[in-house]
Amino acid sequence: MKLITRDTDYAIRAMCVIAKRKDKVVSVKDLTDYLKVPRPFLRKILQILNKRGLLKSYKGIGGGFTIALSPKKISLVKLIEVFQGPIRLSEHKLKKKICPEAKICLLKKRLDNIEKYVKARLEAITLETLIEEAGRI
Amino acid sequence: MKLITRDTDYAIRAMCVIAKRKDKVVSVKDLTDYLKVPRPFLRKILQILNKRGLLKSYKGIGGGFTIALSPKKISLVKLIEVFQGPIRLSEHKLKKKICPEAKICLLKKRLDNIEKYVKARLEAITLETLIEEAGRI
DNA sequence: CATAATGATACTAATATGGTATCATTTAAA
DNA sequence: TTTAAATGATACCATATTAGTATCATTATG
Repeated sequence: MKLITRDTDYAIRAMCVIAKRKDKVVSVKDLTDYLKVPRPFLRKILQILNKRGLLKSYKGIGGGFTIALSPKKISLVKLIEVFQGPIRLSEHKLKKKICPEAKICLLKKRLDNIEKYVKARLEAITLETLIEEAGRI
Repeated sequence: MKLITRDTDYAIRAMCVIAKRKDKVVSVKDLTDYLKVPRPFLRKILQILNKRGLLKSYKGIGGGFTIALSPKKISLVKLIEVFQGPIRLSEHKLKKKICPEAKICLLKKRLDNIEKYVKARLEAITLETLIEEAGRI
C-alpha cells in the first residue's frame, strides 16, 4: 500500500523548487540536474501539472515553468489527486451484494473516519509550509 | 490509492463470519453462499490465513475453518499486512540521490506521523470490535 | 470406497506503475 | 531567417500488482 506514488513524489519536489524560484522560469533540464530524476518522466509530469493549471509553461529557448498559483493554495491532497485520483482508503461499498452483513459495514464508517483525518492532514501540508519550514533550517 | 485491497476486504468479512460461529467449522461453500464472493479466490485467501496461523483448517467432509486466535487479537493492521505487506504511506527515502533537498524531507517526517496515526487506528479495530458493534445494532 | 472438503501450485487477464520515444510547435537569439 | 532549445501531444513499452481461475493431490467421514 502506498499513499504517494513516484509521480506524485516527483511532482511535489519539482513544485517546491519551482515555487521557490518564484517568477523565474525553470526548465526541465534545470530540475532533473538538481533532482536526479528521469527527464522524460518529469516532463510528462510537468505537462500534466500545466494542464491542470498548477503550473504555467513557456515554450522556446529559455522556456520552462513557473508556478501558477500561490504555494499556499497547493496542498498534498491536490497533488495526490492529480496523479492518483481521489483518495479512498477502502472501496468497500455498502451494497448488499458485496456486503450482505450491513452491520459489518461499521467497518466502512470507521475507515471513512480515518480517511477524513488523513485527508485533513494532507490538506494542511501545502507547498508553502514545505518551503517555509525548509527555509528555517 | 487504496488502503485495503480486495483480498484483505474479503478476508476481514470472512474472518468476522468465522469468528462469530465460534467453534463451528465453516466451509468455503457456506462463506461464498453468504458473502457472494468468488469461491476459488476466497479459498486461496483462507489458505493463506491458515498458513499464517489465523485460522485452523479441517479437511474432509464437514471440513472447513475455525478461528485460531481470539478475535481480540486480530486487528486490521494484521490482516492488511498479511495481504499487502507492511504499511508505509510513502517510500520517499532520505537518500541524497533521491532527495538532494534534505530539507524537503520534512515531508517524510510529516507523512510518517500520519502513518503512525493510521496504524494506531487500524490496530484498534479488531475482529472483536467489529463483531461486537454489529451485535449491538 | 465415494464424496466433500482443504492443500498446493501453476496459470491467466486486467490494470496500474514507471517509465521511453518521437514528432510537432513555439520562441529567443545569432 | 535560420537554428537551437525549450515545451506539447501522443503513442508505446516493461514490469509489478491485483484479482482472479484451474487442476490435481490429500484427507477425513459416512
